Amino acid sequence: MYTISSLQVRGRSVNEDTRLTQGRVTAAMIADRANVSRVAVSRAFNPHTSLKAEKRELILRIAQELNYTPDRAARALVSGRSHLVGVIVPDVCSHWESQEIDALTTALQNEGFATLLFKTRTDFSMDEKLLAYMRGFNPDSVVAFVENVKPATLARFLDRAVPIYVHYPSSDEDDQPETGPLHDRMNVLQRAGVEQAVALLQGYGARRIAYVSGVNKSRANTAREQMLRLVMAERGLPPPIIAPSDFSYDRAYGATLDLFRLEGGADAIFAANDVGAFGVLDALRHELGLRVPEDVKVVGFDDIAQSHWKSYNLTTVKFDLKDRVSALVRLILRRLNNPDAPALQETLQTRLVVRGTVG
Amino acid sequence: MYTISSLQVRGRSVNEDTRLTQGRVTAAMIADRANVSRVAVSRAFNPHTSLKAEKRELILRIAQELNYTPDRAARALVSGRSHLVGVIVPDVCSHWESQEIDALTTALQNEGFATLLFKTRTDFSMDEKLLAYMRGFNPDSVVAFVENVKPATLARFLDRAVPIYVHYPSSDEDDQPETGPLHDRMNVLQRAGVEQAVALLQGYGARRIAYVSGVNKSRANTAREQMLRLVMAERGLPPPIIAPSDFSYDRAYGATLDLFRLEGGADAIFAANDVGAFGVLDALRHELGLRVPEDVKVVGFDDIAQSHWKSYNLTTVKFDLKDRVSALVRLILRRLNNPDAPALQETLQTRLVVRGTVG
DNA sequence: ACGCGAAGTGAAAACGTGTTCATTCTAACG
DNA sequence: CGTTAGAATGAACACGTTTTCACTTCGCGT
Repeated sequence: MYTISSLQVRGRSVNEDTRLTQGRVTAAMIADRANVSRVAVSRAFNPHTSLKAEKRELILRIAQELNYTPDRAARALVSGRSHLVGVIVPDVCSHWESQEIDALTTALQNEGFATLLFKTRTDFSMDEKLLAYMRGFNPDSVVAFVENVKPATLARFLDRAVPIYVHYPSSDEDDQPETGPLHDRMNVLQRAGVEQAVALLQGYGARRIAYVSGVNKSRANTAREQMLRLVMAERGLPPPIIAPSDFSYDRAYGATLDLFRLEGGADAIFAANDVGAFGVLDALRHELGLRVPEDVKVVGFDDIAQSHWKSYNLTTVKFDLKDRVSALVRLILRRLNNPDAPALQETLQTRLVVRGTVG
Repeated sequence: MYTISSLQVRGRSVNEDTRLTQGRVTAAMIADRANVSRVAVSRAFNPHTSLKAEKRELILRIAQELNYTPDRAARALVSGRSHLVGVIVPDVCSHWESQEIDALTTALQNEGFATLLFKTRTDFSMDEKLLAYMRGFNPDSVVAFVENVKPATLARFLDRAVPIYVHYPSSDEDDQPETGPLHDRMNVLQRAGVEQAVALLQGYGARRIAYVSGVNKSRANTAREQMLRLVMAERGLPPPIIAPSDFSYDRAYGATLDLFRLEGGADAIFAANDVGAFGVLDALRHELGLRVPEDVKVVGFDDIAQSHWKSYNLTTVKFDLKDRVSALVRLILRRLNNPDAPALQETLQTRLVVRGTVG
């Protein structure tokens, strides 16, 4: 129900209660108390404006006493900058995403921005209604964790906002996806980590390797599967057995049961993400009665905080979260400070973290 | 670095780039295309205003074609309503909190609001700088997951916003905390769940019961510890052994080691939250070589999604998340629609969910 | 045909801020 | 002392919307 009509204010009309605009401390009040013009107050809060230093200090001091800060709504109206960054997620609870939101919020907060959170459907689709709804809040930039929306669609709905696009090249050559000419991009290079993982598994003699997938057609899933397929082919291994899943614990659990009961099992299992790997591990150990790593080896993707918990102790392909978030914030700020710069790129590497589920 | 001066815009001055205010679709354009006045467009988006039905439809149709939605900043400026709800958390990744944020965001989105996320320090302190920073964004309401801030402080910094206060009565009589006269409140009644848990443990013969705590002096932790102490006393059990922790997996893990290596162990362990219980379980099983539930029984608090995962399969005191979030949203909306109503209350019950870590 | 309350309409003011532009002040230099 | 470039200043306008208020139109009963 985020149709246009839901922008309508429920119940009584908006300004019926006049107390709302009553208690506000405005720049004019500060100006009075400091015996300066209202413009001076504005300048005191904006650097790179000429204002006598002592005057600026006086104003800031009085402002602090009166708990005054410039109204963001008014500021946004005239400047066209809301200092809000929209974040779209299918599921805040997903461990990787919640950790990324956490770090992103901290970083943005340090730069004078705030995180505006929106939820879309968990099937990774992002409908235009949500985009229109979000646009109503005028975010300066948008980070979409939902990956099957075309950059062009994003751009059409976010006239002023700067979308940041996360790209997973499926092979090293695939460096020019359909992002259009002017989209900032973060490239997540997965080859290194996947190669290390496959080499390790092969070293332990694994040949039948399965892939418990993520949400079908999501970019992260497709890229991981293709990279795995590529690396395995290069090393002379048969193609991976695909066990369809959706990044969730429960479906990965079920997919693992099917894999062993209907498909003949595997020597090793790649899960599309760590949470899925937990489901795989629990299915193997607690329902199929198999030992890890003795009978089956398991590798995940992400290296979320839970992966070092003793019950799982997962070997996994690590995406450095801090690197990723600081790259994102760098992209956002550079674009906001320089709207006409050519498309920017950041690149993120991966590597294998070896724990107890292999060898 | 969210001091007042951080409200200053970094780098170049705000409106240097004039393209920013260029591409906007305004009410005036819609008015032109529809051959009506600009006021009519405004009315079309506000119910309970008189406007001929066919005119309203025409305007909404054209607006949809042009992807127009009323500018929230302008709307906020005049109405004093931002349609933003501030949410303060120490850690987005905490499972319980991320699940609550997720549900809250969905509910608010359905009501035409959006979630504005802020992070505070993980020691549960909430400093005034953060409050001032958040207030700059003019949230209509604030949900603070951080619990050791006095409602009076919250109110002082949020002149227009409506704070929602979450209260954990430590006993059934403690019904009037220091929330001041005019604060909406959600009471979380923990007695029922704790009584069921203690009865169950006692039924299995447990006498030495330990409590692996949450963050010291946080309200949730204090309330849980006191309720446990009360119920155990009523049932003739010795007071719980306190193992100091902070809601985290790692500290709960360490606290459990200390409990058994230095303090003589226990028959059963209450953890202040589910994540802590996971740490307890892993320490018992993977480092101390004890069996659960045969040697030690474990109970958690919250019933987060991970608690049914096979590796933990935790018996826990459940707070119904959907009930909790809909109560929160109910409080927020009722207060916003009726600012002068007397203090509102919602009450939340708990109950025990029995799984594999007891009996 | 008349009267009258209700519904519909648009001009103008308001919300709180940032920016432009013309003017005044300051300081450094010849 | 006179000149001048640059800093400092404030009046007026702009941002896009909602609300007020005075005005017009509509519908209906007599």
